[in-house]
Amino acid sequence: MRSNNKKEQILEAALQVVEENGANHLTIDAVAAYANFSKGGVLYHFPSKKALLSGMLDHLIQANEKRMNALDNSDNLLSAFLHKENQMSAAERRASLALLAAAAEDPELLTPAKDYMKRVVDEISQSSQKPMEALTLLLAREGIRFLDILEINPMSTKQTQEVLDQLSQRAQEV
Amino acid sequence: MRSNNKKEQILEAALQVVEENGANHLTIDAVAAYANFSKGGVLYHFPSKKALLSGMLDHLIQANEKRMNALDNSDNLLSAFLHKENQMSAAERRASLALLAAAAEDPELLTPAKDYMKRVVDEISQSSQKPMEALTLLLAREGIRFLDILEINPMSTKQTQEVLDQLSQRAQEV
DNA sequence: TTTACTGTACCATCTGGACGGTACAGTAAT
DNA sequence: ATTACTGTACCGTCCAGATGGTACAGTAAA
Repeated sequence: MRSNNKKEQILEAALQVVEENGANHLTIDAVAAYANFSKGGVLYHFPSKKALLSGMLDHLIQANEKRMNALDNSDNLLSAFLHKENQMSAAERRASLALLAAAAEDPELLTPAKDYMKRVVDEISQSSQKPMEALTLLLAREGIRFLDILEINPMSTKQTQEVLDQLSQRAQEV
Repeated sequence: MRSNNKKEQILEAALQVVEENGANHLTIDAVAAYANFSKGGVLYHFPSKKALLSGMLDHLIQANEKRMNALDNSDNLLSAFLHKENQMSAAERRASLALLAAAAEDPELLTPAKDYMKRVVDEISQSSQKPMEALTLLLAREGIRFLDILEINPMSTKQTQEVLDQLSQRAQEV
């Protein structure tokens, strides 16, 4: 579908705006400019700013859900999950900015994200013999994600990688 | 000093606005209304919106720094840190919303927060015999903090408390 | 001890720009 | 003929920041 492609272009542009200017400066005008659309064009696909933010969030959640469903079965779930996370591209990582943008506009928009988080937490803790340890590792991974989203991760790329590797390693034993 | 007190009233009101309306709706007018000030009164203390956000962030960092300096020396650092975190009041916890508000307005405002995070990470990993494990526990604690800030923590209060307890317990062995 | 002045702490009002959203006429591909 | 836009024009509202005050406490020279 052509339309789907165009929607993704718009969503991608929206993420760029948030990344470069901060969530407050996510405006329909700015998204249109970044996506090389007219304002009317953006509003054709997303009839309001909230619809756009919901779209960003949906897109993020669906990508994550798809990734979860494609996990390697031979590993334990947490281990496979962390491994897949480590392979994510920069573009996929950036998609998490949707959380920031939605939180800034209206915290209620995050309800689907909370539901998704619940599924992940439940699945991972239920799939483990040591649920608490599994949860700890998952939460550490989320901690890094949020530090990256806010651009306040004080660790070097190398140090971050070491921690990520450590998490993966420990995950094999839970 | 009277003035200091008034400034804190304004900062407290600003946090309330962010909590109730989202970071995008943090306006000087809204802060003035919540603090029972006129707009001019708020601008007298914080001459611009960015100054207000910096003030919020400074306040958060100073409170954290103060807490760090007051840690119990008999424990190991991480253990004492986590213990103190668990004792925080709701108001102290809410102060973390400054991170969200600053990130939404201008990510560069977060530089001092990143510096502070670096000090914490360095101190805690250097004080431990198992730095990687200590870092993991610290990051898990931060993960919970951010889930709470965004109001997407899917765990029940009880479950969260269990994880927090688990972190404290493990911290004693690093 | 009155008078003149200074600095602090505000308040009310205004302006200019940004932004969300609407409306609609036109275009070009399918 | 329908779908998917573009472009322009416009409206109402919100908002940061500037401006020009007021109130008042302190201070210190006359």
